[in-house]
Amino acid sequence: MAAPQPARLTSPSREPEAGGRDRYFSKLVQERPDIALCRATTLVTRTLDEELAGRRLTMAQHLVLKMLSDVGPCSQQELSEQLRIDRSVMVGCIDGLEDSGLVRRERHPRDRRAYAVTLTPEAAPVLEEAEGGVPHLLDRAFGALTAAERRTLTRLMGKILDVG
Amino acid sequence: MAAPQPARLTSPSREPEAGGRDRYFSKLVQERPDIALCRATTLVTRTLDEELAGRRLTMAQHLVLKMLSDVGPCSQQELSEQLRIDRSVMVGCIDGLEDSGLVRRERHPRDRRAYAVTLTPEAAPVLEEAEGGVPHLLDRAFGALTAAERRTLTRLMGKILDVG
DNA sequence: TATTGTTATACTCTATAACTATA
DNA sequence: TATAGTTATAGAGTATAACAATA
Repeated sequence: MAAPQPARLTSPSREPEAGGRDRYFSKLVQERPDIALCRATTLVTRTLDEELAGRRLTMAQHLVLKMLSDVGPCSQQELSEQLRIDRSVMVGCIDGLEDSGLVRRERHPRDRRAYAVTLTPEAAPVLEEAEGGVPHLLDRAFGALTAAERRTLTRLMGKILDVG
Repeated sequence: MAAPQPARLTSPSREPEAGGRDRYFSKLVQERPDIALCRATTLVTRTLDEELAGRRLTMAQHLVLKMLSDVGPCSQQELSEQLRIDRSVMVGCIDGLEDSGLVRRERHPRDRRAYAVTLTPEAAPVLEEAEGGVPHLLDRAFGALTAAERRTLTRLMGKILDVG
């Protein structure tokens, strides 16, 4: 049986849409890497949001715990700079972690303007759980890419971000 | 003279930060392609916004004109689907183009629910100007990548988007 | 004078629901 | 009943400015 086709505004065309009005997106992303990048990120972000929905930490909170675990106590300013999260957003992020008992805002010993955001003992298992979920999250978001392609993607993004 | 260093919360460390509290972002994007992708897109989007600031068309309006020019009159629904722009956003996009006299909302001959969004003669030079700016725009956004790397990026984004 | 944390505001994107007119 | 266009609203993310405490 014929699949229900949406009405077409131009020639019904004998061939199966050989100009590609119904595949125009494909053409677009092949000639505009900027559009392709933005649309792909929208898709990846949606997958991430779904994946994080049932978990205890937001992505930002996860990254904060990870950085504190990796480098030790930090000021909110340092966390903001390195994680590329605005300091006005970082406030609420740390609020949530403090309410959950995962970090404490201690005073910086030599600069009383800044906090020394510090992990509590309760943070370790929560961070471990979040880290354990990362591979599955990446598999959902980048399932279409091989391991080598993911490494290539990482390298290209690194160049755009001017790191490494 | 010594550059003014921000106060550090942990060991002043003899080596130049060999754990990398000041380069943590670099470490992060190398192990998290999802974060790298999102941060790179933020950067690219900022460049695009700056580039488009002084121009007559928004990115969405540019893409609409381009698609109409490539495939002929379309319904707003078709434009929304192929350009991945929500139909509620497409309304204002077409409004702007109509106010500028670049498109007309004609009635679809066989479906009076839909419009046949149609280019006016005034559209051609405006589209041509916008298209002419694309290479420069891409050079600014992806200046860190070689031509081959841009093609690779396009291919990877295509796989994520499941096109091509 | 500059910086840290904080609050407030604004603007864009995205998502959703509802409504109308048509089919 | 389903779809096309429209409007309104709500939520994230980002950007900005201002303020108090401190340097």
